[in-house]
Amino acid sequence: MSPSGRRERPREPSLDPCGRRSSETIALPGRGTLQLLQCSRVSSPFVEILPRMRARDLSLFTLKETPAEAELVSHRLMLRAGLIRSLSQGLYTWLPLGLRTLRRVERVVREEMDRSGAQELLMPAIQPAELWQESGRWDKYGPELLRLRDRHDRPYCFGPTHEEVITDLARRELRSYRQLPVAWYQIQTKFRDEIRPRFGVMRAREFLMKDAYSFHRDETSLADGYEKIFAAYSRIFTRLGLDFRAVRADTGSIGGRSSHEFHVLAQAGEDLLALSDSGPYAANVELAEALSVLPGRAPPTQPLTRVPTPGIRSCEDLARHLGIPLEKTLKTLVFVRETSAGPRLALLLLRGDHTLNEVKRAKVPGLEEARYATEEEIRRELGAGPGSLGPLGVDLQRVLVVADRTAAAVSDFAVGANEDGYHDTGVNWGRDLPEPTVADLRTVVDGDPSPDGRGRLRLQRGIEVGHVFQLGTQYSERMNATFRDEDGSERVFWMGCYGIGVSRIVAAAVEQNHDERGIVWPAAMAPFDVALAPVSSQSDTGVRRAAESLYDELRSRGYEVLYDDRELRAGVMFADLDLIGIPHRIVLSPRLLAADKLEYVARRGSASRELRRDELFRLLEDDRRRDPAL
RNA sequence: CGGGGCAUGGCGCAGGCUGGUAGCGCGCCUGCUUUGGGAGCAGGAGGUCGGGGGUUCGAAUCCCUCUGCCCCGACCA
Repeated sequence: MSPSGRRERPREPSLDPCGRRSSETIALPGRGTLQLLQCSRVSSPFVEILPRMRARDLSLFTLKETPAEAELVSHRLMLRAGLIRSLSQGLYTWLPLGLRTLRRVERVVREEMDRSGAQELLMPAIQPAELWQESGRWDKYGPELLRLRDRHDRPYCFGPTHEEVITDLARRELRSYRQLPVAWYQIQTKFRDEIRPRFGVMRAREFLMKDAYSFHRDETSLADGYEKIFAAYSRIFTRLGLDFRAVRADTGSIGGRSSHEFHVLAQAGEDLLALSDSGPYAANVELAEALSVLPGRAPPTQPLTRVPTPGIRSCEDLARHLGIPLEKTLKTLVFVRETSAGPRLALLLLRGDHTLNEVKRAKVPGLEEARYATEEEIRRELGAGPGSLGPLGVDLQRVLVVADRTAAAVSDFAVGANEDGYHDTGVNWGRDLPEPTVADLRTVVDGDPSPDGRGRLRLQRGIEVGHVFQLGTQYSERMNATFRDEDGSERVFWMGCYGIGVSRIVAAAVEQNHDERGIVWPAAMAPFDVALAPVSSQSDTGVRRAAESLYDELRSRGYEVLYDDRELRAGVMFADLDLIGIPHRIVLSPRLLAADKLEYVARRGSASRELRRDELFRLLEDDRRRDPAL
């Protein structure tokens, strides 16, 4: 057949465009005809409009070369496989192939949310400013909130989240404890004007999110609802085939009580997680509890000595200069806190090899609103500059001294002398200076003892794909959202909120499932289940006919099949299908056909196998049964 | 917002310092050959070199300015 005949290649008259022997055709007034198919996946007569699953009818925009803008593997592969295209900073178009995957993620999320008892609804993306002013977030949220004005000059925002709208709905519609508890969710486009969007849809400004909110009569019911959603999330990420962990999380700006994040483990992750190597403990390092790494404090053995240390500023320099281990030095960080008597300094002491955790600092009583001191403030109070600061001899009436648990357990340590160019060595708490206030101040490091006493903490990177919060009553109180309780009293709702980054999941999945040839989709979110690849189909009618018939058979067995009818060279076709990452590939060729065989190869790994038709169907069936997602 | 970089056919890049008629690979179109891992040969189309201003006989190249995008830090699904 001549290449020019490609476009108008006549279809087999006995086959419809789906490869079926016959199909029903109905006429639509003024709009041509529609072909209807019987779908045997469902037992009741079920008709569906012909889906576009032939490669020639699908906009497959694969790229041989990587666009220069993409840094991260998932971003590169999503562009190359033709899942997404960028429109502008942090804004992406989902191409037909990518949208299929996005929809499959949505489907799993919907099914599990529904199963948990939550009900789907859909709220406006644009929200009036008044609601945000009522909750107090109009001023608090900052530049991340995209603010708009309509033609009447009334202020609105494009919703980055929907606590206000849902609370407003609840206070209007929920009046009695009899209507509680209730959980509502939606899957919707959100916009957050991120400081720095990056990594494709991983951190886009516009993204697809599943957000859920629950309303309860009391704290117990809230804890109960939280558990249910937590379980639903675990099922969702399991079904999606992701390697994930739920970790304790900081409640951050949203506030509230208990909170967990769900992370997909991946090197490219932006979060650091602390996971116990032999127990259940798992937390974001932002709040992972740091125990003292020392068994106890050893008794003093050295005399307090002041030594000259010209030009020494860091603990590393100090340790090298004095020839002592870094673990025998303490660093002093100076903060300013507001007190009733005016601004006062606070010294935070950490062991030389440890770093301050700002989230923890903000939880120390008296230091919630503290800030780093300026050099001028430090000199005025301590008489020396950064590099030579320490806790010795400070006026404890004026200065608060807080030591990290480990720092408080060090003996015979070296620390700044509050005299430029000098440090003290052989310093001991209790002997040379008063015992400090002790707090958990530092960020955990790999190998720290696990806070639950079981094993050691290992640090791993994760991509946050879900977050669950027990909000409590802050929104309901601010927005006066109340119901009538059993005893006739008026009470505010106890609320929970729960998010899943639907579009981010796609990127996270690619990050976790790829090889040098392209994406290797987990079954549940693959854009197609099976790729059908006929070789030499342009010259061999038999191959084409067999492909059409197999395509038909697979579809009738409920598989979503990408039939590659592009009549490309085998190498090009295989490279494309590998890049796209469809789990199962079936090859047809004249040689195979003559032997009455098909070639099967799984995208994930193993070598190809030559099978008979019935063997192939059994293999696919077994695979489907093994995978809980399908 | 601070720091760094980039902008040249659809994609990936060279050219720029030293101004003088814009080039390579891939892709695309046509024809012939080829046909199981990104084919070969021949022919062809496609670029106001991100926008504006300036210097110059002459600017992709030098100067000014604006815009967009990417990377590194403070945010979050």
